[in-house]
Amino acid sequence: MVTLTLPDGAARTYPAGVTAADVAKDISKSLAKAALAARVDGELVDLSRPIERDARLEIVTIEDDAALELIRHDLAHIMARAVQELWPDVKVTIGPVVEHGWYYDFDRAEPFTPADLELIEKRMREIIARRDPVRTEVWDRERAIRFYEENDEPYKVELVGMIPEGEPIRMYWHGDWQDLCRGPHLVHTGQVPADGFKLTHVAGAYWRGDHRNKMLQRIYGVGFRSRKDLKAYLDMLEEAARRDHRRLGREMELFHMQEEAPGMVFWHPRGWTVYRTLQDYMRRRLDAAGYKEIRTPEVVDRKLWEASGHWDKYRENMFITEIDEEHANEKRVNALKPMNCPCHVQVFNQGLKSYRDLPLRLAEFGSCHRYESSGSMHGLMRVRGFVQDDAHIFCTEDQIEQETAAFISLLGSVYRDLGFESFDIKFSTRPEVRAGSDEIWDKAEAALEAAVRKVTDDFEIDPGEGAFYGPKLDFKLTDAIGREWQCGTFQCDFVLPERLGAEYVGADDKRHRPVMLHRAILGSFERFIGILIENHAGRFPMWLAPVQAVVATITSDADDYAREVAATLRAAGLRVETDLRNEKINYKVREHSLAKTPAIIAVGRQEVENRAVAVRRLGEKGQRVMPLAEAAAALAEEATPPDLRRA
RNA sequence: GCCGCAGUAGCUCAGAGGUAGAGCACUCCCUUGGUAAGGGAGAGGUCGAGAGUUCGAUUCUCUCCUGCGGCACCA
Repeated sequence: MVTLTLPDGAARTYPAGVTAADVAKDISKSLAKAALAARVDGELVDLSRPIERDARLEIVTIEDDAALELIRHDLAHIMARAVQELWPDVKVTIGPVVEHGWYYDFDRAEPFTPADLELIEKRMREIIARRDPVRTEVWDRERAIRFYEENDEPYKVELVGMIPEGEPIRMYWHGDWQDLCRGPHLVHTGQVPADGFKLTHVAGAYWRGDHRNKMLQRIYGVGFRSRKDLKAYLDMLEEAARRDHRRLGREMELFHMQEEAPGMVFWHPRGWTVYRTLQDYMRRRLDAAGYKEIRTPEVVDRKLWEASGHWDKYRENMFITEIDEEHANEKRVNALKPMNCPCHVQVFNQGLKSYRDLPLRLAEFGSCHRYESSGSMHGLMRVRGFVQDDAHIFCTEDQIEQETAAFISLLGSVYRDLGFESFDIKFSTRPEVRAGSDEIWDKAEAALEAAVRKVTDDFEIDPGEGAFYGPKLDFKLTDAIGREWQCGTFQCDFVLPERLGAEYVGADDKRHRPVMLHRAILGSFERFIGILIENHAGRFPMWLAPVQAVVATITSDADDYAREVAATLRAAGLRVETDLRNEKINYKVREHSLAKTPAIIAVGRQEVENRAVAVRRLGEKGQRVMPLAEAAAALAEEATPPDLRRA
């Protein structure tokens, strides 16, 4: 007999080998019907799994957090079944659950078309309506391999071979369709909400994620508990599409890109205003935090890249320049810098440094170029030419902790100023293959951890994910619609100072290697502006908005006054434009609202007479009439960058 | 880089083996209108680039470029 403890604390006794399905049936008919799977001592298992020992037992129903995963997992199988019913010669591979849904990779000679997806979706609904029972058996390896060889499923043969010794090889059947799977699964296909899923798209994906392997076809689907949840998700996707920075960038005339310079940005006046405003802000923050700004060359002889190690490891990502042979009076191969660090070491190396000079924080809005692979570029988010808010802190090992803590504090303050309230920290520790002694790794990891813990205990450790040259912290912020973006980074480096011969004279009058801390807060201005655009859906806070106010006339009688209003606001430090066109105020309001101008200032005969303005704020319906001086003061206050407002 | 899809006016898109069309935007004219599109007229395209098939290609075929969705990559 086994004793099963239910979540409400009740204990029930059953013969050993009882299943959760039996228990659910025993408790109530409705529970038996609603049961999807079970949790035995916290482990999610099939309802049909025999229970041999005393355990805590929970019956999982659709309300349970785990239900979504179960549903999506079954949807993956149902989809694979539908595909093989429609095209029996398609080979199945793997089909895991991912965020919002699942995918399944297939090997098929012809590409799946959008029409195929509709066919598959239809067949899936049929399979759900069939209420095919799900059953499972544990097989031994030889039998499973033989089975898949006989059924001509080579990928499954490979998968069976990869299952570690001692782990059960679990075979599942949905009706008469079979798949290898860790489980657990629902009781029958009818438990999947038939109107809660949708196949979204097809994409190529390498077998086992390795680009040397065959490219398979991956069909993605999203699945939820109900039609309502599905719709909410699809609405969210639409919202994300509305916020797409590539679209807003064009509509708001911020920037463009064209095929003569793939991955490079042409910044337009408005976009460049945002860029400059952000850069000016960062410059003030770095100045205040004790950084010294420098500027280093963008085109540098390969010799330096050889010395730094980039030529060896990263050459395929570097733009290499050669002077046209006919005109060259010297034979040199240069590279556009992909990173600023080697150049910063050159600045450090000028003149003998003392321990009294440390920590030396060298900052540069460094213009970098990386030859990113064609398929990886994406709007402003992944480009080939970009500017980092880069800096390198040269310090002693003993200074790592205080510098780390100061950096995290600066980063948090910057993120808050830019409208991101929270961020996550990931701490990557020493990898297998690494440079530097264990002593120095111990010291650096301990310093980073101690510094992080001063701020929060809530961080993720990624063991072995550090760079070969040192441990690192990555900072991820969350945007207004819940997406995460990795922006900030902080990396200890014991290697580059060595390679490039950086040293300082210590208090002991001997020469020492400084530690180099690579760090960035925004990452790249290009990408960060992309994130800002999407986060604000184009509605920048006043201080970042390219045009902060438009003075629009109602009739041409107010033209002179409108110019005066604009001049007054400009004198108050605002970025102002006038709209004196022969158009109705409705038209102007609509246009400037769509352009996401934070303040529309309408002036007509009444305003001229009263020396007033009618201010309409973006997103609000009405307007407020107020004296010009008052409006200028209020808008100027709001347009002040957050750091200057504090000062 | 790989798989799939796409590229036609500034933008969004329609179209067909016989050298192109809509809406919005743009220019001009009329309209001076009080908070999200007033009316009229006009201009605008080497149909991504190159090659091939054809009497004829923007349309069919191939190659390339760029973009999009993923995969791989991201020091």
